[in-house]
Amino acid sequence: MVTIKDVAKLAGVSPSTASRALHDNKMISPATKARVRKAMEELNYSPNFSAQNLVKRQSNTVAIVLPARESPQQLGNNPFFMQIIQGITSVCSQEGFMVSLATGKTEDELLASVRVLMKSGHVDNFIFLYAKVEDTVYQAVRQNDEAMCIIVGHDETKSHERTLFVDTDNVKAGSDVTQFLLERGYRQPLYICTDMSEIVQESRFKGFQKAVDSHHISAHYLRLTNAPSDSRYLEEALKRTPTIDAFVCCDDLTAIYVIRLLEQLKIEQSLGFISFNNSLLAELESPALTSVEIFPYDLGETAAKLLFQREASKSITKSLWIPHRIVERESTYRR
Amino acid sequence: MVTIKDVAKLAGVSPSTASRALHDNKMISPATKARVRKAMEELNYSPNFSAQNLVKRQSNTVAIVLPARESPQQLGNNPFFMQIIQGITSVCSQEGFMVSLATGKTEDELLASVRVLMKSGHVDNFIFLYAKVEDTVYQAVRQNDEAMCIIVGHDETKSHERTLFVDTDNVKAGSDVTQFLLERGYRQPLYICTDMSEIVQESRFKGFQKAVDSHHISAHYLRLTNAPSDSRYLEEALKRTPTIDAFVCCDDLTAIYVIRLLEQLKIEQSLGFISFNNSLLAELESPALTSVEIFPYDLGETAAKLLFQREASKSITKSLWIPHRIVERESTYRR
DNA sequence: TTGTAAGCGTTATCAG
DNA sequence: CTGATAACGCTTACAA
Repeated sequence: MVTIKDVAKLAGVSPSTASRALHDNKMISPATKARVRKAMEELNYSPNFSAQNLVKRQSNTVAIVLPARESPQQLGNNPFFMQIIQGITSVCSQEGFMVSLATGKTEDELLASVRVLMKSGHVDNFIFLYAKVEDTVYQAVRQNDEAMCIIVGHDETKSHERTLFVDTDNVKAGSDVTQFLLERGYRQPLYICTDMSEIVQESRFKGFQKAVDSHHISAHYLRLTNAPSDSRYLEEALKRTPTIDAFVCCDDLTAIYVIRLLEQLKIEQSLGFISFNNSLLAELESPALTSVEIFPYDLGETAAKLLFQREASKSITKSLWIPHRIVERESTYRR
Repeated sequence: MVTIKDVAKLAGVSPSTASRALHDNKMISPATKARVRKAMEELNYSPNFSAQNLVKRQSNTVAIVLPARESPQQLGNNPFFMQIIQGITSVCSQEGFMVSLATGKTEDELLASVRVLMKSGHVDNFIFLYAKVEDTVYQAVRQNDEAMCIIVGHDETKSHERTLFVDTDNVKAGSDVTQFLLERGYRQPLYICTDMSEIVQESRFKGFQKAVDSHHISAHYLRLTNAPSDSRYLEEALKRTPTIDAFVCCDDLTAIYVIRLLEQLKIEQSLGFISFNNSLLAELESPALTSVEIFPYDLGETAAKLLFQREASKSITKSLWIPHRIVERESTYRR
């Protein structure tokens, strides 16, 4: 192991000078700096992470908090998480930060995992990959007033000086897709959700309402619970409002589910489908689904950048929206 | 921040004794140990990770190396990775290890990311989530003879004292699914792959061959490249061997692709499908696909355990197989 | 069984 | 601009 002392010796300076060269300190002559830098090259030196962290009393580590495996969020969106993580990792490794992970089967396990990180690791940067009201994990982290939290998602109830949000503008997305359908000639869309208590689904519905309102169309929604009765509810909804000719589904998975239900019900008429997340599922379904790309990689990158940017400029951006884009496919080719 | 000195003071002992109590050192009386432990509780003490790592000259960190985003592996199997990662994280956090991540768009970027970890972080445990021959990243890690490498996958060319493998027994899986088809009454299966240079696909084909051989049936395979010509090749293959009544596809994604091609070709006869990975895709396709569950979470857990177990028992397991299971669905309900 | 003291690699303070 | 020195929190000979 080559230390800063070795570098100093080779360059003929003291360790403190070597350290200054390492950190581009202004109080150092260009000449010696160059000399030290060359020595570092030659010895292939790199500073010891633990030693730095010890003396600076910080961890240079950010923990990514994944939703508990048991939570409903986990289900469809897996690839999604992977991409967010990659976005985060990419900017963190540029900044010389380590990325750590916290997971758990239950919320309790997750909490334990986070506690370990907070204690022994002095991790004081957290990026939550979910937003949940009354989240004990978030509350535990927030006990530490120093900790910086970025939440990928949105939640009005979590206001704190050192908590920021990055998210898709789901209200706008909901409005955009509805607008899109109406422009394509569809007349009466129906919003399909699985759980309105999820902020994402609720926001998308709000957007749906807004768009539909502005066209003086009434806003209907149907909640599907993955129970056998779903089929009947869907049938009834279609009977009740026979003008329904398109669906706005809260995510790709749900859209596919509706398509299967319609197959079961032998409803053959061509209805429009639009959904969210633009996962592989959407592309592969037949008919391929028009879906909203939400750029999870960007979401991750931006979340991580927020962590560092905070130092640079004191801009107090509490919430950042990542733009989305509708990817048009067969399911909205009006026949 | 509460340090070991605070604990020592409260317990009325020296820091070294406190340290001994922390580590269950045998050279300490039960009485004092208890006293120290109580002090730790009271102060809610937890050791400083950086300080420990500094003095012990190790990192207590394992890095998960994801495949480069550009590589073909990334494509279908996303959810899969997430689950492996969760398995790894779960055992690592139990062991007090930190989990770090290395990613990159290209292999070069990934290499850079890994280099950073190796240098400043002294990470000396790596879990690769892919196996690739002539992998510059693996080679870079192997420069360090101390580093422990676990590879989730299989690769004969990477023999090293401190490199171990965890994988599904893909040859057996290939054989099992083929056997399964034949038992269901299918007569002539065709193996579909996308790239035989991928070890996974090749192994599965080997198993396919084995099973088919033992029934005195000839082994055919077809390679699809996601090009427009695929459709023609498939048609020709079916013409050439009109007895083909089932497909063994190298993964769920490929199976779905074949189904779409057949739809295009207007081939309506009911053919059998079996594929691998049992991703959400398999469950949602219509007809739902019979697929091989490979238990990615277990794969991850086992990979991580191998890292620690090595200390405990000196068993020189170079390769570990995680059992798989066929999940039967509509696509193999012989009509 | 316990305490003392040195040192892990780095940085910050202060004196030159 | 540069160098000595003292920390950071912890472990581990070595002494008692």
